[in-house]
Amino acid sequence: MPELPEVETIRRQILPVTRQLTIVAGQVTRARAVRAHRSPEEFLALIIQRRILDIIRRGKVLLFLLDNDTSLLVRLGMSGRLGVAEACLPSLPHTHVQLTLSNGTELRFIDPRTFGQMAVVNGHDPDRMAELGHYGLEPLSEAFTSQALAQALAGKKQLIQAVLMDQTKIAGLGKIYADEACFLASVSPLRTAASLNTEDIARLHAAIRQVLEQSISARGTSTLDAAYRDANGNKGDFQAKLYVYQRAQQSCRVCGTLIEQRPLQGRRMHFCPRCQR
DNA sequence: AATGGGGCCTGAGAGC
DNA sequence: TGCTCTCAGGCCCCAT
Repeated sequence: MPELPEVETIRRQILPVTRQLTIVAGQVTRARAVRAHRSPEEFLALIIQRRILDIIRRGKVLLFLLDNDTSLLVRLGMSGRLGVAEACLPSLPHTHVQLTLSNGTELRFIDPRTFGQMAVVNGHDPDRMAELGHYGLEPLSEAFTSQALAQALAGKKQLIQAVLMDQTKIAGLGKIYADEACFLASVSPLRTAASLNTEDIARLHAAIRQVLEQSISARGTSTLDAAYRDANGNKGDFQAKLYVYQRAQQSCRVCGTLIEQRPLQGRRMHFCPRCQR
């Protein structure tokens, strides 16, 4: 599942091969991929002849900044992929959007489960966009301090993992990194956000930064299902370094205790009952 | 206001 | 072998 590290990996790979290029043509072969718009034609009309100035990321969302103060917003959802390929190369199954760039290559959006989408939005500043303005702390920014995290968690009666995955509190964490951050911080996911003390939060803050940065270095995590691939079609390497996510009934890499899983909002959380308190 | 749950989707893997 | 069922989960919407 593309979470912050996977999206950031794709951003870094796509940026150098699209920057300053103009979208000269486009094709939408599945209207759902651009469902925020009335029609694929409307979507395409908004981006054709627009030049890509830069690509930024907010949480799990990519924004291609266009030269008329609009942005092409890309959510990868669960199974979305982006790639840039020579136009002569065949497209992969589930390629829903293909945008021809001024150097003859194509930016391709592939998404089997169709939870992802592309949309054109106004402006370049995510904090001032209707679509992203409600997003919470950006974990790799300077604004993400231990104090800011404490404020985001204060008084919340939900389990800590649920709050960590709430994009309006912290933007970019999903199941994988919420599980892993709690492990690294030695915090049990059975606790409520409000129950964490200042030291717990300080460890959690450091853990979130650490796991995200290490995963970006490994070009993200490719899990068994919905297999994430980077923009070059390669798997990430971070799955080999996971401590708890999808490791139920396997031995904790630190203490050997069996990793447990429990339901959380229709999903599952994974944790070491001994290392995490 | 905050919280919980359902629905959208498809492919992989399990089970028969 | 081939079918059916279950599970995975980001995000949006609705009900409480």
